Order: sequence, then C-alpha cells, then structure tokens
Amino acid sequence: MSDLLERLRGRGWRMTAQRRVVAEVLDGDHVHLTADEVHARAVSKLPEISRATVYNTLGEMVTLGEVIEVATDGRAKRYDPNAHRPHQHLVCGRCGAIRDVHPAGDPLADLPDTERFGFTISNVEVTYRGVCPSCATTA
Amino acid sequence: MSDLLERLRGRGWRMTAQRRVVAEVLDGDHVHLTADEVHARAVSKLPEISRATVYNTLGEMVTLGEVIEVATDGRAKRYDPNAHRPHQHLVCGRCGAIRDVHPAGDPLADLPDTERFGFTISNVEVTYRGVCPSCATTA
DNA sequence: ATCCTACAATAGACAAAGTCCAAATCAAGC
DNA sequence: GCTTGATTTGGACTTTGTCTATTGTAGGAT
Repeated sequence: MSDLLERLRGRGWRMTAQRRVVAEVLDGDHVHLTADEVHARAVSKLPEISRATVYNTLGEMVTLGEVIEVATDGRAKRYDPNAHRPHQHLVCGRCGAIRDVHPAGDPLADLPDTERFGFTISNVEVTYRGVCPSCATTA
Repeated sequence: MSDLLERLRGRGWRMTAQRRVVAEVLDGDHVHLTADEVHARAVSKLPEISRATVYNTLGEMVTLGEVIEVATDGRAKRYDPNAHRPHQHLVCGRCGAIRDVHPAGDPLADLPDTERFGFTISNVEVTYRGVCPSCATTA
C-alpha cells in the first residue's frame, strides 16, 4: 500500500514521525488534498504536528519528484502522490471533485516548433473541466 | 486596438472611468497580468482607483466571458483578455513568462468515454511547462 | 439641463494560504 | 549514549483575495 513511504525511505530520507504521518495521509489513488487538509488529517494521528512542518514536508516531496503539485482552481495548491504514473486531471467545476484520467495521444507532439518560442518544454499538464454526474443531477 | 473595451461596451456594460482603465490595461496579446499588476498599472492612469474595484471589475469580465482566469502557478490568478481565440499556455518555470500557443489537434477527442467517469466536459486547459530561451542561457 | 435611482466605487477590516525565522528537539551514525 | 547536523515548532509576517457599509455617479426620465 504505502508505496510513497517506501520510495521516500529508499532515497535515504531521514525518517521522522511527522514525515511518516504526512506520507501516510497523502498516499493512495485519486488523492488530491490541500496542504490544510493534509495537516488536518495528520493532526488526528499526531496531534502536535505543526502547519509549517506539513508545508516543509510537502515541499520536499515535490522537490524529490515523488509528489506533484496541482493548481486546479487558483485557490490552495493540491498534492498528488501519484507522481510515477503519468496522468491528467478531470475537475468538477461545482463541487471541486478531481479524478485522475489517462488521455490517449501525446499533447507535446501537438505543439509545432513554430509555437514553442524557443522554450525547452519539460512537461505538459492537461486539465479537463466539467460537471460530475452527482452535481449534474442536483440541477 | 481596444477590442476588449468595444466588446464590453457592446454588451451594455455601464461604463465608468475605472472600468475603462482596467480594460485598457488588460487589453492586448500575450497579456497575463495578476490582479495586483493590473491594479498597479491602473493606478498610474487613475490614481484613486481601489483594489476592490479592480477585483470586482476583473471578476465581472470573467463572468461575462470576455476575460479568462488562468492559474498557472498556484500563486495569484492571472487574467487573459484573449478569450475569443481558443489557445493554450506555455509557461517558463524560472521567470514565469507566459506565451499563448495554439497546439494542433483536439485534446478533448483524446479522452475516451471510459475515462470520463460520467462527467459532462465543457473545456480543456493545456499548460506546457519548460524554460524560456533567455532563462536557458542564464544557466 | 437637471433630477433620480440603481448600479458602481471606495476604504478598510477580515480571511485564507503560505513563508520565514530563531530556538528547541531529535534521528542516526559513531 | 553522545554528538551533530537535520528537522520541528510556533508565531509573526506576507500575499492574495473577499466582504461590507458608505459614498459617488452614469445614464435614463422629465
């Protein structure tokens, strides 16, 4: 289960109770928590953990490339532990629900050289926006 | 030149000095200012304009569909006046520069039904990330 | 041209999300 | 079990954005 924790340990990451709890809370599929949500859940397992530590830890996991930061709504950033399976996101504009999706095709190939302005492109983020089934029925 | 202003006027938008200034500041190609940047520029044309008014005005322009809100970095939202020419964004991870780009193909068509989870999808946002030429030379 | 009135602008308090720092604590190698 | 450098902590601070009560004004009516 806890792949994330294993990966981090395997990189010689110094292990502390706080880091373990953050990794446990964040691990899983279709998980896209904000820093505050991570903190709230972490507190229930380790009451004295501070907000600063949660922010630090999430930032380190992002730097290590084990977690991806997604900005789906211009509010709080969300953290996606599924960094090793390339995927995109499908977001409900009403309730904010997020699903991981796997489109066919390669969006990078769709961008002609003339449209690259000399940039060295390293990745592409695709966000599909719409309304989820349960919001759709609630008019 | 000021297409944005024209479009707004044409919709019966009540015109005030403040709204005119915001529209003028925001108009153009490859423009992606934050609300505070818009405010700063607006102040230089109309010193007594307030931050709240800039936020209100930008929000209204978004609601009217004349301006698009883009969240490229999880920090401040940026405002893109180019709402009537469908396009995507190319972002430099170092300096934050943003260019409008026009990829070939339709990313929506790339998402199979089985990956739509019953959502009604209304639009797709593609963000290419990389390093711009001038940041690349500055090692 | 002037008057009305609903809509718009303002200042400033407030809130949410995140960063920074100096001091205290602790994991892990010896 | 020490030592030490990495980690955690709490709280102040910053940035970004929202809300509200009050004042101002655009534009139609007269």
